[in-house]
Amino acid sequence: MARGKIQIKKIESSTNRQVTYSKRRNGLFKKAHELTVLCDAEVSLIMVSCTDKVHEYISPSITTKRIFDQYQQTKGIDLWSCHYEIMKENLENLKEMNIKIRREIRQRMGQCLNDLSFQDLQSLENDMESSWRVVHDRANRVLTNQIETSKKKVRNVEQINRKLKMDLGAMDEDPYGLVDNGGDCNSVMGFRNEGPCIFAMRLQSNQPDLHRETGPTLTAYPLLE
Amino acid sequence: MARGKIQIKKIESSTNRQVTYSKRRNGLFKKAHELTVLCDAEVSLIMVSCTDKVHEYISPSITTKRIFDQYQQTKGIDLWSCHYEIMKENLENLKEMNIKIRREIRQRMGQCLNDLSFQDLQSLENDMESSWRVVHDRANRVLTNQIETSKKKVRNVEQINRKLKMDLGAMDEDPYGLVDNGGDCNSVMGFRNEGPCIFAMRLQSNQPDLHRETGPTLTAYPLLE
DNA sequence: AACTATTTATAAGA
DNA sequence: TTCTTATAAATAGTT
Repeated sequence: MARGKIQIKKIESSTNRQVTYSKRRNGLFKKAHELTVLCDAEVSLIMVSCTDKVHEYISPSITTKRIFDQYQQTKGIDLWSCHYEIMKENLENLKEMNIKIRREIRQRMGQCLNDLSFQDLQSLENDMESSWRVVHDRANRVLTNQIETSKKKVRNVEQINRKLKMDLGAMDEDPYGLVDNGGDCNSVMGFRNEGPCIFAMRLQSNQPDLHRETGPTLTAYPLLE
Repeated sequence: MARGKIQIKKIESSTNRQVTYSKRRNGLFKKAHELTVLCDAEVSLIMVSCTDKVHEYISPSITTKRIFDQYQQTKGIDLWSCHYEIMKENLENLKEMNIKIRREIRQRMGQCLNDLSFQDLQSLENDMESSWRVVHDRANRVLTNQIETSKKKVRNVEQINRKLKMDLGAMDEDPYGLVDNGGDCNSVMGFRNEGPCIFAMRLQSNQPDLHRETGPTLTAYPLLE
């Protein structure tokens, strides 16, 4: 715009282009600032040179983030904001569900029963009893299976033993003979089924004992803040 | 800049300010575009007027989102991205915890017991039994209290009744007399304590029955995908 | 929105 | 890069 008119098209000379970029960039910044002051406006001006340098002007009254949020608001839910919104919603849902499940677990551990009506309490009690029975039955079955397996193993070894003895023929004594206890597992099972076997009610304690090992699956979950 | 120099300070006249805004905005856009073409640069120019109207220039070679991502990359992990990162982390943590507590509650409902060792199973069984006893005791206590309250009420009414009869003096018959059943609540309590009263094991079902009402606090939590 | 006197921006050269 | 300066562009005030 001086010493001769120029065409608005890419400046071929690289140095010339960079000089012009630098000069005009300053001009643009100055104008942007003047607009900010004169007209009480908010301006965000970001420029990336062809050498990938980034320069920015932002009105002092605002931040880049805020002007960008505003920009998006008017443009509809563009750019990353939809990502962000979905994430936020997800987070809230998960939090809520988490609180609900925690409350329910605590109730199933015998805590926080105050806000339950008698009906809820009764329903909970029944559910817990039937669930307990499932766990109990399963534990019994596992134990029975273990015993059966052991018994089979013992029988197997006995048979091999007998065979060996027969193969060895005449042998007066049997110093390593196994004593069969009859294979009755009722003594063990009876013990399991008998007493209520209450475990000191440690789950109702409100004071967490951090030094005590609580086992792999039974953790204490404090309520969220 | 023409017909007289001006001070760079807010234009007081509102109409004047708006006119100047409009003129200079166009000037800025033009310069931004010239810079884009002449110097092969990328420019993002967002302006918000004092009346909250948003105007934008963006170089044709780029999108607003891209120039913004680039801007942030050079500026470090600024603006919302840290927000976003924290949120992402939060979300992951919550998801993980959710999965854990879902597993726990399912186990407490008698489901998904396959991956438990016998020891875990036994520990769970004991915990469930003692917890059930707490709930059971509480339900009993609530019921007892209700019965006691009822009995007190009845006694109260009876007394008032007797007093009224005495006050009315000679009256041959008592057509409204209350019959005391002895106030024994053991018949009710005995029924509660007696049988195991198993509730059809509906919590072990893997097929959700959406039409069945499950009560206020006992929800089925499916595993996350 | 158009005009225009003036200021401002800046291209080319140093 | 910065300075200079002739000249193009932008624009404040007016119509």
